[in-house]
Amino acid sequence: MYAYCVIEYPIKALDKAFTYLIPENLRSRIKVGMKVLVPFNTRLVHGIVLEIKNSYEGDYELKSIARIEDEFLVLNSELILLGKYLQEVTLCNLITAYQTMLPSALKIKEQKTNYNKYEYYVSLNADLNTILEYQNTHRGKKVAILERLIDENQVNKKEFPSSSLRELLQAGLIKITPQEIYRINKTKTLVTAQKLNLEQQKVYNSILASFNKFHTFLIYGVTGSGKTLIYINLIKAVLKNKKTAILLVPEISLTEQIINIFYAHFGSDVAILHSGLSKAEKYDEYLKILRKEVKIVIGTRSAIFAPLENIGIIIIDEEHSDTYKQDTTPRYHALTIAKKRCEYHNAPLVLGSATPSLESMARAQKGNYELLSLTKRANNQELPKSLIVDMAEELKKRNFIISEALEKAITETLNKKEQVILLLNRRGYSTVITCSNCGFTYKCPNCEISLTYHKTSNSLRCHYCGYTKIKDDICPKCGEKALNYLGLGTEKLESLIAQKFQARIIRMDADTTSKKGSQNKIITAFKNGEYDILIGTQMISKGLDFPNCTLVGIINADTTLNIPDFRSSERTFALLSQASGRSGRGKNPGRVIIQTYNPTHYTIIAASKNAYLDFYNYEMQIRKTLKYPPYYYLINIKVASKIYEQASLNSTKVVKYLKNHISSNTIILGPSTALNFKINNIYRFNITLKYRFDSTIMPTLKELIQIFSTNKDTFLEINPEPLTI
DNA sequence: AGCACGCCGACT
DNA sequence: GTCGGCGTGCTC
Repeated sequence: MYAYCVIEYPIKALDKAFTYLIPENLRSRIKVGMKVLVPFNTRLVHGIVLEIKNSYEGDYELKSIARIEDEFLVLNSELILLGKYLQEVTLCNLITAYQTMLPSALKIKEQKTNYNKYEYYVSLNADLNTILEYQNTHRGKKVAILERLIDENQVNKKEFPSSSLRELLQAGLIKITPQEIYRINKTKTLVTAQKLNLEQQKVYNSILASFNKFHTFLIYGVTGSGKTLIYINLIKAVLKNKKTAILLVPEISLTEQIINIFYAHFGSDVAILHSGLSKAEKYDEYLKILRKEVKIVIGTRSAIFAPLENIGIIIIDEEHSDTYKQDTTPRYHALTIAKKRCEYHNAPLVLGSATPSLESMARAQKGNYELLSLTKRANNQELPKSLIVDMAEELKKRNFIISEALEKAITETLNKKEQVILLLNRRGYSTVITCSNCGFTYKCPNCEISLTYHKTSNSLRCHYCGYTKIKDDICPKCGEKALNYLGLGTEKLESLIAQKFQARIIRMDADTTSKKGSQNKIITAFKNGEYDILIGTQMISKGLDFPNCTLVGIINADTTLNIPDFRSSERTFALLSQASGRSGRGKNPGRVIIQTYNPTHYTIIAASKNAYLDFYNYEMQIRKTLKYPPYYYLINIKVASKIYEQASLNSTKVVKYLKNHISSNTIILGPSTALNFKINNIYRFNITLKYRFDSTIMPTLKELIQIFSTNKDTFLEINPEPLTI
C-alpha cells in the first residue's frame, strides 16, 4: 500500500504529492487525512495523507512513512476535497490550504504540545472491608475523606487537602485519576421561545421548504428586524433533522450578544471559533467538533472550515462584511467556501444583511439566490429619521466639528436621559501634523504615509506598519515651534465633546480595545447606562443593540467616501446604514444626524432615507459603466519588492506576459503604483484584470507563479475577487 | 524550506 | 595545505 502525501513546506516546488510506502504495522491504522511523519531528503518532515492506493507511478525508490502524528486528527474526505478547491480558487499551495483549515494548536510545526486540560478525581482503590478497618484504626480528616468517597464514589481532588490525600494514596486506599475537561463549558438556560412575527415566519417557511437541497437565500432585512430569531428557529429545525449547522458572524467580540443567546438556547451543543479565544480554548472547541460532541459552530471567517459532518445549514450573518474575505494568503472568501460545502451537503445557504453586498443583491435579482425581505423592525419601531447637515455651511458659522443641529440634538438627548453614539471613522488625535513655518509633514519612514498623532501616549504612529516615535516640540526640519495639528481623530473628538457637554463619555476604537475583553467591557458598560455618549470608529456600528440609544451622529461621512476605491460608496452606505441602525432600537424613536461636505451625494442621500434599493440601482449603473463587479470579475495582482526598480521592471514583464497569454477580451489595467505604494519598505505595483468569462486566466497565473517562484527579490500577491484594489 | 555537494579565498 | 563562503540542485 502506498500513501500520497503533501509535506509541510509551503513552497511551489514542493506543492505536489509525494509517494510513500506504508509499513506493515501502520496499514490497519492509517487513513486519508491523517498527519504523518515522513522521511524527506535528509530529515523527517510532517505531511498529510491525501490518498491511499495499491500502486504508484514513477521509477524512484520509495521511503516508508515513519509514524502517524495525532491519531485522532483526521481531515475527513469532504475537507480533503475542500482543501483542493481552496487551492484552486486562491492559487495557494495545497499544504497552505490544509493548514488554513486547522486551528493553530493543530497546525504542523516544530513542537508538539499537549493542550488537553485535566482535572483530577479521587476515588476508592480498596475493598470496603479494608477501608472500614482503616477508618476504625484512624481518626480525623482522612476518615472523613473516605466517608465521602463511599457516598459519592468520585470527588474532585481540589476539595481535599493534599497532605491527607498523599497519606491515603500511600496506604493504597485511594486512587487519583485524571479526567479531561474543556475550558469553555456552557449550559442551556431556560428561555421562553419568542414567537416569530408574520414576516419572520414567512422567511422561515421559505427556507424550511428547501431543506435538504443546495439553495442560497438572501435575507434582506432592515436593522432590528430580528434575523437572529429566524436563525435560531432554522437551527432548531436542522437539529431536529439530526444535522449540524454553521453560523458565521463578522467579528465575534462585537457579536458576544448573539453568542450568549445561542448558548442560552443550545448550551453545550455549541462550539465557538474566533480569534478572541486562546490557542488552548480553540483547540478544545475544535476537539468538541471532531468528537461530534457539538452540533452548532458559531465563529468568524475560518469557522467555515469547521470539521462538522452532515451539515444541514450554513448561515452567514452580515453577509456584506469585509471580514469574510481573508487579506493574506490564502485569500479566500468565506462565502465561496460556504457555497462549496452546502453544495456537498445538499444544504441551504442563508445570507443575511440590512445592506447586502451588490454582488449578492445582483444574484438575488437575477434569481440565482432567493430574495427574502424583512421590511419592518421586529418591535414595529420606526426606522430612525435622518438629517443631513452640510458642513460647508457650518464652516461659515465657524462650527468646524460639531454642527449646530448635532449640538442641539445631543443636548436634547442627554436631557431625556437617553444615549448618544458618535461615529468617526478615524482613530488617534490628529491625522496630519504640519509645520506652519516650512510646510514639513511627518511621514512614516517605512510606508510613505502620514503619521497620526496620539495624545494619550504623546506619540506619532503609522496605522499601517505600527511605526511609533515620540512627538517633537519643534519642527524637526526648520526648528520652529510651529507644528500644527490638522485632521480629526476619535481622541480629539472625545476631548472636544468633554469640553462641550456635561456627560459621561467613553471611547471605543482600536486604541482602547487592544486588551482582550476590553471591547465587551465597554459595550456592556454603555448598555448598562454607565455612560451617556459612546464615541467610536466603525467598530461601534455593527450588530450592537443599545435600546436606550436614540441619537447617532456621523461626524464626518466623507472619510470613507473619499477613499479612491470602487467599493467606497458601497462601504460608506453600509457604514452609515449600520450606524443609523443603532439608533432607536428600544421603545423610544431614534434619529440620526449625518455631517458631510457632500450633502448631495447619492450615497449620503440614499443612506439618510434608508433607501437601500435606490442606492443599489444607482450604484449598479456606475459599476456597469466602469466595468466593475458585479458586472465584471476582478483579479488583482501586486508585484512587490524591496527594490523599487525590480518591482517596477517585473510589473511591466507581468503585464506583457499576461497580454501574450490570456484572452483579448480581458481588460488588463496597469502596472500602476498601488494605493499604498510603500508599506513596510516593500514597493508594490498594481495590475488589475477585469473579465467576464476567461478560462485562460487561472492557468496563466499559475505559470506566472511558477516563473516567480525562483525570483529571490520580487514576489507576486495574487488576489482573486478583491474587495479593494 | 533545508540540507548536501561543490568549487574558490584568508587562515590556525 | 584546510576551514568555510554561499551558489545550485534535489527531495517520494
